[in-house]
Amino acid sequence: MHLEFRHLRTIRAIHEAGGLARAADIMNITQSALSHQVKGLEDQAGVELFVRRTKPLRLSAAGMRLLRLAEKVLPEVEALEEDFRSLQSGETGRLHIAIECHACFEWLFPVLEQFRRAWPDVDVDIRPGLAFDALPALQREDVDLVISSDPEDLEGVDFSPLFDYEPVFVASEQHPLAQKKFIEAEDFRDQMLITYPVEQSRLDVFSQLLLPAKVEPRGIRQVELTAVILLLVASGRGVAVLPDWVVRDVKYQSGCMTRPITKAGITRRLYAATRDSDTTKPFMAHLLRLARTEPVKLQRA
Amino acid sequence: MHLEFRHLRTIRAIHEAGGLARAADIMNITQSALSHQVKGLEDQAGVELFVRRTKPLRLSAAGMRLLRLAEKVLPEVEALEEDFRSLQSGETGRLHIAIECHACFEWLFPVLEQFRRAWPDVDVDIRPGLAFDALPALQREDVDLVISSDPEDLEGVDFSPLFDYEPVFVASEQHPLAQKKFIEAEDFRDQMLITYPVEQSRLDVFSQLLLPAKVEPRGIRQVELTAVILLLVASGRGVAVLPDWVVRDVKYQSGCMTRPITKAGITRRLYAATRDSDTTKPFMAHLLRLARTEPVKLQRA
DNA sequence: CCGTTATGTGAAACAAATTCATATTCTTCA
DNA sequence: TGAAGAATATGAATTTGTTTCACATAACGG
Repeated sequence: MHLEFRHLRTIRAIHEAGGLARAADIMNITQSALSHQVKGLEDQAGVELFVRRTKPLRLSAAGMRLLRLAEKVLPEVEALEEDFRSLQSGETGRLHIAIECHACFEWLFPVLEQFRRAWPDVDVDIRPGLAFDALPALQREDVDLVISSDPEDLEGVDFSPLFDYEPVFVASEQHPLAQKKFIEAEDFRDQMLITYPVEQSRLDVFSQLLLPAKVEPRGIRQVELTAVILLLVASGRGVAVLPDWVVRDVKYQSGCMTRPITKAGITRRLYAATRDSDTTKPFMAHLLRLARTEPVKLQRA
Repeated sequence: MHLEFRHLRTIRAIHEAGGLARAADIMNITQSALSHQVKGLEDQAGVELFVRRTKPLRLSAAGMRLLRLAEKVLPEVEALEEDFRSLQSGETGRLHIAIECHACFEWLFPVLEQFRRAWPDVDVDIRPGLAFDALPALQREDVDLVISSDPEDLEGVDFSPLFDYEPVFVASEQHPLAQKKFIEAEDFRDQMLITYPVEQSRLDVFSQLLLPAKVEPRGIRQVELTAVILLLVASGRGVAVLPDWVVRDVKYQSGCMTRPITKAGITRRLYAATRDSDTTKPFMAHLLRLARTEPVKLQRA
């Protein structure tokens, strides 16, 4: 029966205005157009929408039914249009994040907490299960932000540097390697290494140290949570390599000691990858700024 | 931004079909039309609805928002269309009733009870406050059925005869007039007459007897409920004239006696007034049939 | 009963959606 | 990597539908 929004607006206007002529005025079209419209709709629907016996045209029972639909549906549409408007102006949006590095939760949560206060209408979420191929997911718009320390030159993707960190060796205070001033690849040969459960290429120990040196540790144990890793390390069940920001946090340090990796230490840089169409959006720019500055503050605290 | 139902259907189809080409097939239009449509909508709304990076076109965040609107709104519209269809075929409709005669409730309720079982989707109601000018209300479509005993020749209104009844005189068994075989106008001169609270022209006693004979009773007392009238009559506080179907009902008769009015008795006919456009609707025809036959059965019971 | 006000109607003007034909882009498979 | 094929995009023509214009018709108040 080819109902259109136009018809809903018309019904509502006629009802509110109490007559064709006035409704036409409100809608900025001629009274004739409305007459044609109503007639067309009545023909198609096969029901009388108005009582024509009376002069100031009133809604019939069927007309009332239609009016009820109009009053339910039109506000929904107006809400959507409002949403789209604010989406255009960048007050609103989606911020689904994929993290390649588990330890990032430590600084990301406080950052997001602060972000949410500033942009309550942005849909923030952390998507699990995208540790690998996070960048394709970014291109596919499955996520909107990827935290990574391996920038690539990808079409349509910007990598914004966030901050530098140092992967450090962590072991129990009683551990023999506590004697050394710094740790080298060879030192891992006899160790049980505790890591996050992701592929080796995503782990700084491997990509920066063990793989180039072709050293394999005695064993590898994969553990999900940072706190658990530190617990195991403190009780001498293994050693780990974690970003400095994790181990600097006092509450985890009891029973552990840290050493630089190689004499000079390793410095790594964290990046935020975003689609270039998003990078300049106000809320995204704000998040990037927070992610650059807040973690540094946290470390000092 | 000129959103139309077409667009909602399109979004839904594309989502379901998982691509333009297939969606176009479902909707029986060309793929080109859909492409134009989507583009037009995106231009107007100023947001990207689809992720074009990937080949089998997927909905973007904004597209999902629109899809959610579509999935909320379209079923509502389809429900309305279904309503209108059944309204056309006459399975559904409105039956708002105005009664000119108070006593009619006695037989009308049982009739409506039966009717509702047969036509559960018809919106049945009895509109109060229309005792007078019920017929204009019928023409104005404020009500759909008027019960009346005074047919008029009105444009667009049908009067269907229902059944005959006899207004009878009711008084206490101890009342002096109980001596008479029948009651005449003059007999009312010394009586307190109890009536329903409506204008005299709508009361059979007046229209059929007292007004023509120019007799006024000693006093008039207006009472709303039939049961109360009979109570007052039985206790000798006055006399009344009621349709035979009311007083034949055994449970009210204790302490009352009835006499015909005039030697021959008066016979009146009840009519159902309906708009001619409604008269032939299945549910209306059914109600009229019930109203013709059921009250007669009730009296015999 | 007549002027006023409100609604209905047909033809023309206008606007918009769809189609047709074809181009472009992406994917797949050799 | 290059070619075939699939999916989407685009421009111009066509068709469809909506609106306007001008006028007819109907109801209402005095």
